[in-house]
Amino acid sequence: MAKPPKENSPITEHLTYLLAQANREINRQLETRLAKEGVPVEQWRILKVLSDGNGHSMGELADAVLLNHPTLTKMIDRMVSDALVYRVQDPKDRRKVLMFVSDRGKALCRRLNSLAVSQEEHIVESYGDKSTTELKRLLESLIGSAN
Amino acid sequence: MAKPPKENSPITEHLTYLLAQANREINRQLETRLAKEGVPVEQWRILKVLSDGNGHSMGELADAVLLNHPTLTKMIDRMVSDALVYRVQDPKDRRKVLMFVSDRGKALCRRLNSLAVSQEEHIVESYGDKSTTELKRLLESLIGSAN
DNA sequence: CTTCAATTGTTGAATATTCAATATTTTCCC
DNA sequence: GGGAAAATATTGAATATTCAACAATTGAAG
Repeated sequence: MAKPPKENSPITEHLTYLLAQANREINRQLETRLAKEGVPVEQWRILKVLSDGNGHSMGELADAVLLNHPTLTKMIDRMVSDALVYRVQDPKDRRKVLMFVSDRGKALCRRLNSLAVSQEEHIVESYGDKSTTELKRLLESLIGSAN
Repeated sequence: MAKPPKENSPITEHLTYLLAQANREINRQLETRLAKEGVPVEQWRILKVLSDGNGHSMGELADAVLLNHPTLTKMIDRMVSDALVYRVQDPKDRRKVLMFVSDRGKALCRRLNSLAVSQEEHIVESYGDKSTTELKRLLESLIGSAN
């Protein structure tokens, strides 16, 4: 049983392809659900990370929500306009900006969390409890080993 | 052991997030390797799908390589300019366009395959043979259950 | 047969992302 | 302390992606 694909194997046997496909599929599902609130997936991630109440710098946040710095800056601009989050200059290090959620953002985040959890319940239902847990474990481990 | 995350769980416990993170990571690695040939990951996918020698319509291809139709059209335009692929009108159904790889495209595809396989070998090395196989199996199953 | 709906692919405008350059502040080192 | 290098965030131009509209062809219904 050969583990890595051969050079002429179909693309569907490559890990990178399977990850892309699964990610695309699941992300689409979530996107569809969050559309009810008119919010892209990335904004849910941002709100969720910020809802620990602590201020997060743009760099931290970019890493956490899987966005490049300039992309994040522009998305935050929109969210500030929508009064979902706000910027505060970090007093300890004035190069940094600390991001916080507003009350409006918190309320929205709660509604989004509910939609996201319901999606995941739906996945667990059709995909199975055991598989989901195991898949998560393997993904975490892959992410850990990829550094 | 609760399977779906609670509404206040950290985002890192969501399947959708783990998939996005893993995909981003692995895709970056591959991107870096393919940069040696100056080719984006999507073009490798296209070349690989087309290298079965059969003509593929744009719709088929878009599904197979995980791209939207207009995005694919424009990427194919570039690849045609680079003489990697070419279009043929489908004689059976003149709405369709059949895509084929050129010899130049085939040669490039071979070099890209080698880079991709070497990446996957590297993953198997650090992540483990068993884990890789199992992860692939679970991803396939997830994709299958998501329809 | 003919008309109307559905399928397929492309285009152009609007939007979003990325890359390189910039400004600001901090850190380091002499 | 003073000046060079590093870290942080933003900006603007270049690039890429997406959405909606379109053109062409086929299928289907009457």
